[in-house]
Amino acid sequence: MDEKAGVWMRLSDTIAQFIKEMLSQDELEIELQRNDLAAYFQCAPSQINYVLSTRFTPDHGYVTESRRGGGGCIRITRLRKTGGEYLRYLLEERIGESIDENAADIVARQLAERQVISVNDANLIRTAISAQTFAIPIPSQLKDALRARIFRNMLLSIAKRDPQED
Amino acid sequence: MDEKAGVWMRLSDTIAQFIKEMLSQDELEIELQRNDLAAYFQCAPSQINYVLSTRFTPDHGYVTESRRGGGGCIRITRLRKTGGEYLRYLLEERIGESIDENAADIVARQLAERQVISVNDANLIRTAISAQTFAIPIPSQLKDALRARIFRNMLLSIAKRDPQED
DNA sequence: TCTCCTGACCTTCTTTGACTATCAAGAGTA
DNA sequence: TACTCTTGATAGTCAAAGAAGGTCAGGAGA
Repeated sequence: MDEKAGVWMRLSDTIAQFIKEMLSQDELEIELQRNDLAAYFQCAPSQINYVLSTRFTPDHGYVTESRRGGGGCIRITRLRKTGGEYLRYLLEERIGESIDENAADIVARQLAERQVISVNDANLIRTAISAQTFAIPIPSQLKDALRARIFRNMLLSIAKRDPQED
Repeated sequence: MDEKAGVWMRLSDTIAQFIKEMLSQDELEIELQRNDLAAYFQCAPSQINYVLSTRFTPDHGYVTESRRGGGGCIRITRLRKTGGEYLRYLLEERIGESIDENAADIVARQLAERQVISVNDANLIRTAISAQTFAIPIPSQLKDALRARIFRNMLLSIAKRDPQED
């Protein structure tokens, strides 16, 4: 059953493959229920979180969101392939966990110049992470960390868009 | 996460949708009886209150009034404000110097729903001010203040960009 | 060692029911 | 007639239970 190239796959790999198959048929995103999936594979619900956090991160080209409470669910979105490598480089190398105002502004401009994102989107990012926005008394270390998070998540949000809706 | 009709909605979402459909047919306001609605959906009457208080607040673009006693009823009114008016209200009053994550997210969605800004722009704002972005150890007071600054500046940036309804 | 997997405990959102507050209309009374 | 009083029909509030998903430490394997 769970075989690949003659080797037994791990449960996590089986679940990951299952999810990827659901996402592979033209679907950009799917919604599923953690408990259902866990029941289907007869594993602990937290195993699903493990799979998601190790195999469906932005670095892998996916973004996940979720809702708790009755009727809650998990949504997994596949990022557009276009610029996938570059996006990964940006997130991991350029932005990382912390970036100062100057560097961030330069990167945002470059993104627009290279037409990776639109000028409007770049300007929105620049606004969100601008010195003016951060003109509030908190340690600059925290500012840089927060700036990186904002930048990172906004880029992911853009990458997540359905190309048809551009 | 965005609601998505289709899959499987919670009772509260179904009721909310039902009410919105009643309001969408040119009606600016409707009057209904709590018990009737509860009976129609076979739920506890207080569920109606839950729906109203979580999905029909002024931030959501609605105002509700009610009368108790025999022949009592609940009146739900859809707010009407032009884009410019609404923007001014948001910048000067609603967002102000501080706004929490939940309210900010609702307001950002509302902006798109009223077509004051595009869905993409709304999503970028929502991302920038999301709980995920702010998942960093700083006092929530500071988070709310920073969130307000980001929200305000992004809105201004968008408004400056396309002066469509001024 | 590193990855996988689980279970105990936590947070968030929904649903329900018991109890409370209010109103309108009819009954009773001066 | 005018003024209570009573009663039934509504709606509101709140706390607890229910229904998801999240986190984390630690054991189990490879």
